[in-house]
Amino acid sequence: MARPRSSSRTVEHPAMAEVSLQQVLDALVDPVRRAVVSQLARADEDISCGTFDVSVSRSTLTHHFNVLREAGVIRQYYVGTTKMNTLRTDEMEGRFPGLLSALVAASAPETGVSAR
Amino acid sequence: MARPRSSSRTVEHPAMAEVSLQQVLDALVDPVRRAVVSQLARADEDISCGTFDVSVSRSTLTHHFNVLREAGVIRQYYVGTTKMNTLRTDEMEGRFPGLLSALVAASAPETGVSAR
DNA sequence: GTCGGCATTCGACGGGCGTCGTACTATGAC
DNA sequence: GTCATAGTACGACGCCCGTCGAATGCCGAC
Repeated sequence: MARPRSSSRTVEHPAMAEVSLQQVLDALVDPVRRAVVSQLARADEDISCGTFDVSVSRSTLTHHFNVLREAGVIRQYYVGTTKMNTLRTDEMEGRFPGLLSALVAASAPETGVSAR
Repeated sequence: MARPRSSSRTVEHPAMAEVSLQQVLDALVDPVRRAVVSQLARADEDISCGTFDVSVSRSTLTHHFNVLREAGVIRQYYVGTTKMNTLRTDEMEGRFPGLLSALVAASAPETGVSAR
């Protein structure tokens, strides 16, 4: 029991073997998307789409999430009307070892984690 | 002695501290430029501009080299009329640890190194 | 049922970048 | 000197992608 109510809409995710390096780089070259990834990497819990700190419109944000998901970078699932997001850290590590972690590490200083 | 004759034209290179992650990613997201980097990573010696195995025109190739150099990824120097290229591997490792190596490793399968 | 909030879809717009050909410069061989 | 070769500079073209607003769909609360 304790079924996670609202198994409503499901989201399609690519198998890791399917995603190409080009896709991942195309996804991570955009600063907005990299900001999303950074915030996910630093978060303790999954984050809903609407609570990200980015300066684009809702529709643009949806677009970015699609790109990230289709590149295998994030996993998404619905909880009620809100959509939650997680990094597919381990899977990415298996597919492209060291890539995502290096990128997150390199992004960290940019997002103001450095001196505080 | 044994001065490498023709210290003629010199090339400007950015200091590593100057290059941004965005620059590096912009540089490495292009498949042609990544092919250049891969070939450099696999080469035992420095390679002249004209001997790369890419399918773009000479002028386009020049453009790609400029982008890579300005992103701090490669170092260039003239030898006579030919221009040689090297990866700034160690410096990049210092600036963005693990990034370039992860990328080269991920690119390797694409460039046909896998089964031979 | 109605309402409100969260996210998506669609079409349109604009800018940036990869591409090319041509003209040009610079070096080395002769 | 002439010539050939290596690479550069410049301008033009086309396409892809990030951006937005408005309209729509979906779900939960009431």
